[in-house]
Amino acid sequence: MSNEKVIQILQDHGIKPSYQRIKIYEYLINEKNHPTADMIYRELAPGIPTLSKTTVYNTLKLFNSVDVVQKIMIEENEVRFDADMNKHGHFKCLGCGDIYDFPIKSTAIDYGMPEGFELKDEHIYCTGYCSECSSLQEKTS
Amino acid sequence: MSNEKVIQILQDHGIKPSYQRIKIYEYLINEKNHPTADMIYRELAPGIPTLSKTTVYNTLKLFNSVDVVQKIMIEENEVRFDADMNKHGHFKCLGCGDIYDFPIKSTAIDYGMPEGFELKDEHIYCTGYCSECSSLQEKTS
DNA sequence: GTATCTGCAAAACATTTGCAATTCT
DNA sequence: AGAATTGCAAATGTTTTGCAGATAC
Repeated sequence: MSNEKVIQILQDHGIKPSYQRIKIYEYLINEKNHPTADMIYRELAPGIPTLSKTTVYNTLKLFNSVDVVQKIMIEENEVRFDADMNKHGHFKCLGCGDIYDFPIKSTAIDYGMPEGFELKDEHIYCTGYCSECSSLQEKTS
Repeated sequence: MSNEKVIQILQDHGIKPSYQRIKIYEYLINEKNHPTADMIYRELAPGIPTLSKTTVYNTLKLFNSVDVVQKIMIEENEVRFDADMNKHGHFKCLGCGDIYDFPIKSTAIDYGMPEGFELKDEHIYCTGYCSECSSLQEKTS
């Protein structure tokens, strides 16, 4: 995604596009690797020598508060971030640790939510083994 | 649930039914309130003066490792526990903070998982407002 | 009597906070 | 200059670890 488009998206959500914010959003939208705050920091810090982890945390919190990124809480003690706000599920491979997106057929879910409940947010999380790690497992067992 | 049945369940999963383990499992299965480790500790400590938080953590980890309890990671920085291992979703009310179970119609979900992926675990988490908190909101707005 | 379980204290780790320095307009 | 943003250092809160004492069979 181009620099201009990133700036546009941030401004559309009322966020001033500072250098750090642009870089962090660019990273999320281009890499699509569902990083933790720490992973973002480690990736960007070499290119932005003054970058601090606090800024990464501040920025992610800001992004999340205006719904330009979502939090993925698929494993305890690590929050991951995703700039793809379209409806999809997340699968974490217990082998390689990667997180994969998967489609959710929109009509296919019926929550059976009780009367009067107001739904705000929904997440579908799965764990298991991706096709690569799955075949590795077979060989060793 | 009776003390005998609790002991039976723990033994069926290869867990020695110590006094602390029985109390913790009893609490989870009878209260069904999806507590954090800290909530369990605070509830049980008065009745078990020597109980330590370490034991609560150890016990929950043991229970989870043999699938007698599941972890609920619906909000960052708090893991909750549920002794109900039947398939169901979890809804956290952003007003009162309570977690509600809801049914998942079993045929209603189609993950569209890629070829060769091995599914181990799946969770559906929702947030929003329960009927009580939802009507309170309307009044104040 | 030996293996297991428990619990204290300290450590580890991710995230937040207070505040001063920097940047932007 | 004035307001917002950044970043350092310290604090916070939860979970883990090391190890010694207690317990169970």
